[in-house]
Formats: sequence, C-alpha cells, structure tokens
Amino acid sequence: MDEKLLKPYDPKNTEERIYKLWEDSGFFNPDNLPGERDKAFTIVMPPPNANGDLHAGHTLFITLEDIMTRYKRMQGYKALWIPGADHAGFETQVVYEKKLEKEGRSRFGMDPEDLYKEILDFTLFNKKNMENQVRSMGASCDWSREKFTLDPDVVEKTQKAFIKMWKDGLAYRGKRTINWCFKHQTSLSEVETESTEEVSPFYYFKYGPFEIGTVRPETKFADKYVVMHPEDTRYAEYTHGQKLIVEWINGPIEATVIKDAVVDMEFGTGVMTITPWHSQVDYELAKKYNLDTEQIIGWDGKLLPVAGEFAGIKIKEARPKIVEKLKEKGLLIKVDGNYKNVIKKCYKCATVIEPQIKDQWFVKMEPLAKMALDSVDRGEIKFIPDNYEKIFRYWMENNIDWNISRQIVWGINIPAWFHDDEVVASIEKPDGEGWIKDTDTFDTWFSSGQWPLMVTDFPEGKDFNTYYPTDVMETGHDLIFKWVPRMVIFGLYLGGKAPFHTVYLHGLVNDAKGKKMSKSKGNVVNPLTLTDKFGTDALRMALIVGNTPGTDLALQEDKVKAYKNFANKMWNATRFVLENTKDFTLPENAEYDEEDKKTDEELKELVKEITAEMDEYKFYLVAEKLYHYFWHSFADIIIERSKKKIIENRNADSAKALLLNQLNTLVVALHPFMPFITEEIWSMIPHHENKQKNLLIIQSWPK
RNA sequence: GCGCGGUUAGCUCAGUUGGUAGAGCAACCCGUUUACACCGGGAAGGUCGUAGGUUCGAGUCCUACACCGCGCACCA
Repeated sequence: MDEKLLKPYDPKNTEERIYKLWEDSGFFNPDNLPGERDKAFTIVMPPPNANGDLHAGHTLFITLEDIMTRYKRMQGYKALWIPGADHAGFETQVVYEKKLEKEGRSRFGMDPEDLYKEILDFTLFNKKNMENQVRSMGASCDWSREKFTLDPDVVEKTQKAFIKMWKDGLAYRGKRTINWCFKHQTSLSEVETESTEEVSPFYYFKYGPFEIGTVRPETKFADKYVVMHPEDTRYAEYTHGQKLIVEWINGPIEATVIKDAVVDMEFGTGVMTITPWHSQVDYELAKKYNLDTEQIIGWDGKLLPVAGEFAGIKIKEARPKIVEKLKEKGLLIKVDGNYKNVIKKCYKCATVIEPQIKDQWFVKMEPLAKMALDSVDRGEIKFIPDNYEKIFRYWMENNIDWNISRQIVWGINIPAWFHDDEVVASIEKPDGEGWIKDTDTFDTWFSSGQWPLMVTDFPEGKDFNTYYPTDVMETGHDLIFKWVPRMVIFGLYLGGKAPFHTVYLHGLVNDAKGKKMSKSKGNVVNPLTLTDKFGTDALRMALIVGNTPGTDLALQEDKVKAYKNFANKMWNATRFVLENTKDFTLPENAEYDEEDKKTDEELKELVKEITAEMDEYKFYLVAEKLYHYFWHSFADIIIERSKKKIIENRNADSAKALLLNQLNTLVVALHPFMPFITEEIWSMIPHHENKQKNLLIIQSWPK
C-alpha cells in the first residue's frame, strides 16, 4: 500500500504533480485520446481577462466546463476545451490607466505606440499568471490550441470581418448620438453604461412666453427651438415655425416654435427646448425638421465658447452658476427638489455619460438580430435555464445599432481610411494622396463575438470542420446580452451556423451572506486562499453542489471545509479498502452474496440516474448524490458491513469484491467533480478494466 | 414604468410530469468499536412570503399582492 495513504490527504503535494501528469500525457488534446472517437464535444472557454488575478467566479466556470469536458472525454468523445486569454480592450486600458494615475502619469499626451507597448507588456505578464491559475483549478483544456485575442491571425480575421460587413452594408460610418465618457475620453456601447436612478433638482425657467423645465441647465445655452404638442390647446396660438425673441442666459436669442407629438402634454408644462447635440430624442427631432445642431460641452467635459462667460468650466461646477445667473435675471420660476431621473454612467468609473454626436463606426443590427432570432426560433439554440431565452429575444428585438469605435489604443485597430467625405474600409491604404488612417480600435466584443470561429480556425482550418459548431457555451448570466448574441450573430453571418447548440448560464459567486463581492466593500474572497486551505477539489465541490444554473451562489467557507472533509473521507475509505484487500485478486466477474448483489445493483441504478442528470446538465444534483452515496452508503453501511464479513470470514470474497468495485466506480464517477484526489486514488487501487494501467482521465464513464 | 428571478429547517440551498416536505452546514444528546474525531450513533428542527382560485389532493398549476435581488427604459 502506498505510504501516502497513512497520512491525511494532502492536496498541496498532490495537485501540481497530478496536473503535470495530465499535461504530459497529452490527453487534453483530443488528437491524442485513445480509442476510436468519432463524435466531437467542444467547449470554448470564455477567455479570462489577462489583467489581474482570477476570482471565485472564474473557479466556478472553470469547474463547470471542466466537468462537462471530463465527462464527455470519459464517454468516448473527442473532447476539446479551448482556452484563451482576452486582451479585454477597454477593461484593461482602464486598469492600466489606474496604474498610470498612481504613478502620477496619464495616457493623455503619451505617444500611442509607447502606451500600447506598455499595456502589452502588462497584459502578457498577467496572461501567464492567469494561465497558471487556470491550471491550478484543474482545467483539462487543450493548451496547445490556446488563443489570445491579439494573436496576429485573430487581428487579421477581425479586420477582414469588418471589411466584409462594410461591403455587405452591415457596418457603416455615421453621425449618431453616442455615449461619451469624459474621464476615459471614448465612446461606449449601450452595454458599457449603467443607469442609476437619482434625485436631481428640476428647474423651471421662463423662456419667452413659455415655462420650460430641465435638470440640465448647463446644456441650454444654444437652445433656440421650443417644442410643444400640436394638439396642446394651451399653446394653440403659436404655430410651427413661428419665431420669437426671448431673453435667455447670455442675452436675447431668436427661438423657433416646433410642434411635434413627441412632447408629453402631461409632463411639466408641456413645453421643452431642445439640445440636439447632447440628447438622443432632441437629435431625432433635429434630423426630422433639419434643425441646427451645436456642441455645447467639449470632449473634455468643459463648456465650449458658446457658453460665453461660462466657457471652460466643468459642467458640474457650471450648473449652479448658471442657475444663479438665470435667477438674477428673474428667469428662474421654481425648483422641484424631488425629481427622480435616470442617469447613465460609465460602467467602469461611474462618470456621468454625456450624449454627444460623433462620427463612429456602427454595426447595423436589425438584419443580424433577425438572423439570430430565426435561429432560436428554429430551435438551434437552447438556453439553460430556459428563461434566459426571453432576455436574449428582448435584446435581439430591441436592438440599437452597435457603436464599435473606441477612442483608445488598447485593442484591434479599425482598418479604415478617411479622405474628406470619403470613407473606405481597407487594411491597405487606398490609392491616391491625402488618406488619413482611422486611429480608433474595435469594441472588444467585436472581436470576442467571433471567438468560437477564431479558436476553431475559421474558415479553412481542419479544426473548423471537426469542432465547429461547438457544443456548449458556458458563461455568466450577465453575458446573455453582452456576449452571447454577438457570438450567435457572427457565427451565423460568417460561419453559416449557430456557434453552439446550448448556452449554459451560471450565476454570480457572492460572499457568504449573498452580497456581491467587490473590492470597495472588501468582501472579495480569493479562490487561491481557499484552495490553499482546503484543496481545489473541495472548492470545486462547494461551488457545484446545490448551485442551480442561473442562480447566484453564496460562497461559505464552511461549505468548502465540508468537502475537504469529504476528500479526507474518500482517502481514509481507500486506505481501509486497500488494507483489507491486500491478499485478494479482483475477478473479472465478482460473485456476490445476496446482500452485496443488491447493493451492487443499487449503485448501478444510481449510475443510471446520474448519467441522465449529467446529460441534462444537472451537475448540482449529481455531485450531491455521489457525495451522499459515498459517505452514507459506501462508507457508513458497506464498509461497516464488510468488517464483519471479513473478520468472521463469512462471504469475505463477496465483500472484498464489492469494496473494490464500488470504490472503482465511485472514483470514476467523481472524477469530473474532484479530479485531483480521484486521479490520485485511482493510481493506488487495483482494477480489472484496462489491464494495463492508465490515467483515470481517459477511463470510461461507468455504464 | 416594463421585464426576469427569488421568498421552503437557525444558515446556504435542492425539491424532476401536482400524490404525507429533503440535503449540507450549524446547534443538541450519546459514543474513542481493526479506515477516518477532517469520525460514528441518535434525536430535534418547517401551517413551504400573504390572500384567493383550480383539483379528490398544491411547495409544485392559475390570479392578485407584499418584500428582496437583478436587468432594461430617449419623458425634457
């Protein structure tokens, strides 16, 4: 018997050694798997951001995907799990800008190439760190196929996809209202903003004969259109297009009356002035009536010269000053202090988003979203849990054209050129003089949306034929609208097929009290401290048992500890079995006494049950049932019963065969969940299947 | 405002097509028996958020409401 068994199970001295065994075996790569395997099973790992340490959420998704991959590998599939690393465009740039800030530097004024190089070094360093952490979680992914979102072929394919979309009329350059973050000085897509409800003072001002309401007086300098509902009897005397002179912030201006049904007669006074440059609704109106648009707030968040004496002042500081001035001029009527409105903020720095009009690249979403919806209608994509299909549909049905331009260096450059009013999407500089290169980069989701295609070597690689479409996309439920639809769209548009048939969504990993982990609250649990203390297998079990898909999880240390105890239980049970079967050779077909036969059948029944549940992605049930069976049937009943039989030498062979067979089966079935300890135990116990000893990772799932 | 999810034992959560409520942890009592005290045995603990409805029968289906969480929203 192995000496190690005499001491308690020691994850620290086991896990690294076992992982190396697996990696050296080459079995993570399906090309090296033994036996004939005609069916492929593929999972694309959501590439972790290469800009910091892994958190508990990563451990959860790695565990889930590893369970699926190991299960299918044991079932004889060409099981492929493709790892990756994400440069994470804006996210990483934000992390790096914080680092610069600490060092008293700023990205503004830096040479873009130098900045890019610095961030690249930073990212590559973190990438290595991240990969090692993924390894430590036991991920059986094929590192030989790993991709980074800035690999040259990925960059090239991303740019080519963009050019194809431009030629197909699906990507266009246009002026639209975009979400502008002053701090980061870039535009952001809808999913990169967060809306919060706040109470803001709502001001009523006298505007000529009208009374107008606003929360944003600082945008009102150039408001020269006053809008009311055509059927509002209160303002019947005013006609569309009528001009009046009104006294305003910096003196009298000429105002034009616009009558349009967008105005809600019930709201405020039923009259509003518009600021097309800084409001989507207003911009729509301006386009409709061909009105002037003028920028009031600069890209740096300060008022422009149009603001007169307020020029150069930040909007926050300008607001009270402007209100004060209007008050002095007798134009302030009243202030409502209880007005609730929704404010959009940058999801990274919480800077208030300023709508601005800007020339940007947009993806025309409607035809693409329709393709995605049709695919779901045809039943090509299933969601787990299924209520997420609704959310998916909602996003596809209420699509807004997608702004893919980012004014940051960290990302894939948009291959486009400008010449006066001309725009060309091309990697090479177009013929002729005077072309200016677009310096913007793609929204990171533009490239990661193509990820299942990229990692299977679309379009001509051999992996594409074998592994695309992939099988399961396992990811966080918050990515149901950020990432999943974009992958579906690109998969259908470029690859001709939906990129996966099943979307499995996991919930958030929260702290022990169920509160969201965040650095500012200081309740972040580092998974590495837990694995260090209790072992990786224990943490994996704690994250899986009872954790239904789509539901958030409260991570309690006690739970992890419980599965550490379980690992030790397995260890000690193994010791008992080995000690009591030293002089025993396990026959191919064991002969059981009646009692043991019944027990043998019970386990077979359980295996049948859990196999069905594995196929339904109910890992939370399987893990719990195996835990329960191992502890309360195998250890508590079967082992205890065997003691008597062995001592009394009554049906001892039956008992010994049962011990070995049950332990074998349980170790195999538990392997996807607790890969390290099961592999270690497997190496120490005798088994009759596969006479030549081999690693547990490639053993067959019990039938 | 709209949408989604949740509300089951002290805590964290399961509960598959409606048929007498489950697990783990914690707490309690007893126990050092040839694996294991990171253990064993035992007992305790819930009118399943509220109110209606369908049904022979509802934690499970329907309706309304309450509270918690999350997402979405261009009413100035």
